[in-house]
Amino acid sequence: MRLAQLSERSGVSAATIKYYLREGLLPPGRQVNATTAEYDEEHLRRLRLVRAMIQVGRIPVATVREVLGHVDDDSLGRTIRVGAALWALPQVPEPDEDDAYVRAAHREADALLDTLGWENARQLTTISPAYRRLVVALAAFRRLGYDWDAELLVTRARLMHQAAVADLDFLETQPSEEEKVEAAVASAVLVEPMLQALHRLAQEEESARRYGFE
Amino acid sequence: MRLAQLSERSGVSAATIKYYLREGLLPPGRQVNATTAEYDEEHLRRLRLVRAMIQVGRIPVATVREVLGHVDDDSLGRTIRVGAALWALPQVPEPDEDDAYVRAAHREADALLDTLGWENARQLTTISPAYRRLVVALAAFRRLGYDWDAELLVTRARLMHQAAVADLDFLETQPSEEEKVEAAVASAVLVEPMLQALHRLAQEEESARRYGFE
DNA sequence: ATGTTTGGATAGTGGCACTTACCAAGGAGG
DNA sequence: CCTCCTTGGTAAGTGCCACTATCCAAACAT
Repeated sequence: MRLAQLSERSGVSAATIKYYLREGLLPPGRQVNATTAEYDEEHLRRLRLVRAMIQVGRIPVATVREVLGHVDDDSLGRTIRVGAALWALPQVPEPDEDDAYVRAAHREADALLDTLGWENARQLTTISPAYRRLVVALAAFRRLGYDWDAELLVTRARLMHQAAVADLDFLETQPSEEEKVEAAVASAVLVEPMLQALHRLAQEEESARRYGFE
Repeated sequence: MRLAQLSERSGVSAATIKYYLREGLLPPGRQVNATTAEYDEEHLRRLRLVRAMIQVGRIPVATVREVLGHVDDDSLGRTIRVGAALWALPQVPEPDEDDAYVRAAHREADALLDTLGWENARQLTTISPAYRRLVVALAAFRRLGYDWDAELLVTRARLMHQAAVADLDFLETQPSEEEKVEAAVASAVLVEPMLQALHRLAQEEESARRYGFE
């Protein structure tokens, strides 16, 4: 398959594919001669993953490169590879540790993990980007003056844990190691927008049930 | 309060506040004379909301302006205002209706809503941005070649519905109409990153439980 | 032999979220 | 009164990012 065909089958413009090649998001094709390169189904698959990450997941190009680097690093075991890939994903503004709201959010998040008995996550609080993202969101909420009891947070966390269990069960159904790693990335990138859409739809549904359309 | 103090109390640079004023994200202060304006607590509150939307929620400035326009439009009833504000939020790439994956995703999404009995949401499929977001994510998944049974989707939707019920219950606790509308926006913008962080943390926890840290 | 297609390199584009530099009008101190 | 600093407002500039347009020479197609 030549670049033009890759473009046609993926719906991505040739110029953009060249850009991705340059940026290292796609491995180079098999060079036939100075002006021709051959691409295969694997390239098409990778290109679709890249597009999904960038367009649906809104991941910056530099981050996509980093994530794919981990995905392809077969010197590592699967768990590590998945972990490394997922940890490269989040686009987290660093919480400002001097801010009182941020410090309070840290305490709240730690208490939450203790209540849930998430002992593994508890050990990751200094390094996990997801933990930092949680802290940033909690701090922003408090800064706006909203208050709620801890139970609300626990309930939501339990819901998300159920979702995570379903995700990992789904991962297990993937046949090969390669595919498991890739599916983990696709899950993180695509399941989250999906959950968000379902959440928003559910709000619309529930809101209409309670208050009608008016 | 003068602009400099507003800047100090919010942690937002004076130049950025001037930018927000220019862009209409903040109402102008009470003009004292040609070179002095007075701002109040309401401005500070609004500024914090704007910051949360932009930094935590990653909402583009133009969208924030539109959302706040709906929030402040007191010619409308609450439900409508909330709806309008939330519908302005999502940054959805329009699904390409000519794409076979997109059409299949439409069918899948419709079937899901039928199964769930979300009759209100079912009526909104032509207009709801959340529905379109769901379709885009489903199509991307299928395009990557992943398959799952419909039950998985239903389970996730039920989880998000529970979360949505909790959200609306929380909204009810807000004392005034004004605050309910604002809280709805803050919820949409901040709860979703929070859920996402909890989801990722839950995945890390569950993954460590199953496979250890290695 | 000639026109077209190829992949690759370079530079440019448009959008966005700020930031910088500047300005005239006020007010404060002498 | 005069000088000097501060104020809010405006216009232009910055840096980043995801492309995209333009060239180019080598290779194929006829």
